[in-house]
Amino acid sequence: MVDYNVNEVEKKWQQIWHDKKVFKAQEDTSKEKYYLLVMFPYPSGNLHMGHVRNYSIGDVFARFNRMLGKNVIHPIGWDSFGLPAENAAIKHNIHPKTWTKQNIAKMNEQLKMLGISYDWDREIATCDPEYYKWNQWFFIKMWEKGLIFRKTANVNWCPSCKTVLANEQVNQGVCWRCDSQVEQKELEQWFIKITDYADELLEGHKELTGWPEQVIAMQKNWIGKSHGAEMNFQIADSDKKLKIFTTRPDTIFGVSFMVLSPEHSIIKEFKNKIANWQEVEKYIIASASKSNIERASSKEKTGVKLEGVSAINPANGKNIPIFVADYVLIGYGTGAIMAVPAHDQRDWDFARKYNIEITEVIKGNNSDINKSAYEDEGFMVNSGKFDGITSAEAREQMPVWVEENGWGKRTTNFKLREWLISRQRYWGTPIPMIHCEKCGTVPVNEHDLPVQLPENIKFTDDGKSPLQGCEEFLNTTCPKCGAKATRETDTMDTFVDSSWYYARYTDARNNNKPFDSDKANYWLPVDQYVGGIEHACMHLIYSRFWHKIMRDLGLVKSNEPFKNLLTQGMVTLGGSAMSKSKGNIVSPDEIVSKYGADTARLFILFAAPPEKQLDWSDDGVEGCWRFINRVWRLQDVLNIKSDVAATDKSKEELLRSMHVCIKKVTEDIQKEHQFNTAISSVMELVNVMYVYKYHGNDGCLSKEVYETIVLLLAPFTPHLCEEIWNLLGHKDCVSCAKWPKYNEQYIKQEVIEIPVQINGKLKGKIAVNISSQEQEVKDLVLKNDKLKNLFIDKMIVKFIYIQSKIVNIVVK
RNA sequence: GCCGAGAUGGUGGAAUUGGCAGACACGUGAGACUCAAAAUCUCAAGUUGCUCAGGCGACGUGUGGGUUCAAGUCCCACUCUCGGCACCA
Repeated sequence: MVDYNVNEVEKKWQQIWHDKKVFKAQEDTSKEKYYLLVMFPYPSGNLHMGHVRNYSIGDVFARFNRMLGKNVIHPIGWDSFGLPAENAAIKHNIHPKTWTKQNIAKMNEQLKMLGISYDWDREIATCDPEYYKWNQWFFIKMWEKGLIFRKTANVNWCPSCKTVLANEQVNQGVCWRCDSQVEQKELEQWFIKITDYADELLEGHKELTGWPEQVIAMQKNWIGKSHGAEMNFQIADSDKKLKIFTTRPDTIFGVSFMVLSPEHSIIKEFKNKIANWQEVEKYIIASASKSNIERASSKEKTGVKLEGVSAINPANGKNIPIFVADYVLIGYGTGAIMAVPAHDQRDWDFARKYNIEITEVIKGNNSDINKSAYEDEGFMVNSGKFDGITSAEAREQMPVWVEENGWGKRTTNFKLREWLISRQRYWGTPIPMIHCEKCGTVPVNEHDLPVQLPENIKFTDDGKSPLQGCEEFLNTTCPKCGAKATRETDTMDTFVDSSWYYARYTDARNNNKPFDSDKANYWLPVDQYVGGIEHACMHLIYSRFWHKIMRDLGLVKSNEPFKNLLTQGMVTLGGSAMSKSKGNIVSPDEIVSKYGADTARLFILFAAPPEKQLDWSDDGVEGCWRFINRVWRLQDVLNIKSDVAATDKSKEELLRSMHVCIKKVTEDIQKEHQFNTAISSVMELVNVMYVYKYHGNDGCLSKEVYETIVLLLAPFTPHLCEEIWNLLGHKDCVSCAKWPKYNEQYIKQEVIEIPVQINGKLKGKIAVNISSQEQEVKDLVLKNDKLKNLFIDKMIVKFIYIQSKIVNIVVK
């Protein structure tokens, strides 16, 4: 027979799929819909193995469900705004749009070579005005609903380049362009009130039964709802009060100092009273150059005492010192804490270092506050009238007491911060707002959308947003009064683009609306979303939030966008993530041109289960290529005329193997998403076929098994399977064929072999009837020639038989 | 630092969720085919000690404890690796 010509075959079927529009999705209420979504790529210019993994996993779901008879939508697009395009513009003197479009064209070709079953008619790119127009439309809708506001926030600022830097552009506190020390600078920024939905985002987790628990856990912690109290501490010799948030109002008698974050505004108010102002100011400046992560992860906590200022603990009237320390963050709570060193390890460390009193207020069984903080439950001590009650009781009673005394009130707090969506950059969606001297800040009229990014701009290497100097963009008129006005030059965070793209896919060419609600409601929610675990918090919270906004605007009916989520593991190289910033990228091109897309897909699906990290190695690809050829050559096996007639027994065995395999593959894809074991069980069936040929061939049965193998492999290696399916005489695509069904009747076995252990160690095996009861099995074991000698001079203490699983005999 | 994962032969991984550890592959070795090689097909193999060569035994799932007739799986305490930490996407 002819060798498998992989390149020719793959091209041929990709053309047929394209010409016949095999994967085009259309609304059809007579069929069950299935929306398979993969996280759309950033067009970096090169497809990498992480993409191949993502889209191969997605394609298995899409093709499998298509074969189950569902109406599948499987779209793709480009997350095409972002920082790298601007970097390329500066570095290679190319317009961000040109660079992006070139990359899309190239990656489009790479993607098509993989033979993923996309509906290409729905392709989108977020940098197209037809797309980002609707970002602006949503922005205005949210502005109207009062969900958009402005306030100042700190940004990374390079004093030398005079520009805002992304976190990625700051390396160990210095600017990546000029190595200057990066500062924190306060700038007016645009925010979306995501916290209005914080409770609903938490509540919504209950609906997400098809999400991995670890992702839910991460989101819960990210949103970080905590119950506690807001309390005011009087600053001694002044009329000012210091507001703090605590989750432990029960420990108020143990407060022996206060800590302010370096950004806290009250510090400057007391500048004249602070005796060591110079030292304090120096500390504040130093911490401004540190990132939050650096501040939180430093082993040794640092701080400076505000000399000359102190606070009063309302519970016991004690005068307590105030510190400024960068382990307290301005973004959480009120940016100030009451420190209880006896019952919080961070406070304990700090108190030890600065020699502050540690007052125990909860006594536990083995608590020793001289050794470490005691953070568990116990009985109250040193707490006035609350002494003797449990800490759990104190948590109920003391906040009430605090409220009665007017020191504070019970409240809830979230770690989730308002979504800062403005960026001082060019390559993003322009924020559709206009600044008018008379009318203030006004939204652009809806019919004037989109506010187009001007293309005639200059990029300089100072990193400044080119919009700020672009007169034709800046100058406009006020939509309200018609007077001369200027446009907002900030653009949107690219997370906006990716927050609703899944809905745009349902009606990707709509020019009048973001999408038609009927179409969106037919396809949504997404039945299976596949993407990297690194998006567990940010992207997956933002898009859940956006979905609820769309629901409240009456655009969609569902509460949640993604019904089931599969978080694929990273593809790493040498243990660390492949990423454009690290430059350790393996290009799939080489593998595809040498072995074909099927091999690349098969290897990546076979090498590890989808959720686990996969460290790339070239070993093993060859083996998958061999397997593909082995399947191809099964055509020969069909034609072997054996001298020996197939026995009923061997036929029965083969038939059983086939049904076992169908069951295993179906369940592995559907329930466990274990594609690696699904593939290995098909490998086993192929091995059985090869052995079977020596036991006498039966053309009819062999063909049935072969067709089954081809159907089972179709979601993994579609090109190969189309070709064989065609050669076996089928007119229609295997992509649209029916998924095989298994029959339990062929799988059942009457007699099975089970292990026999003595004192937990394997000593032999015994054949039992699956319905045998303990006594029957015991008799069998005791009569067994090989086994009975093992307890001739022993006493049987216990005989354990687990039905159709194992025998364990405890002897002395 | 905080939050979330992970660790099983020389390698990637499997193990019906407490019941035969190492399926299926890679790599390795042997055999068949061949003048020969490649390809292909078949077989072998966790480590290790005895061995009459058929076997018999010990040790084995990151480390140290525990529960159980039985632990990769459950509990406690650690170590290391990876992901995220809000302007990379």
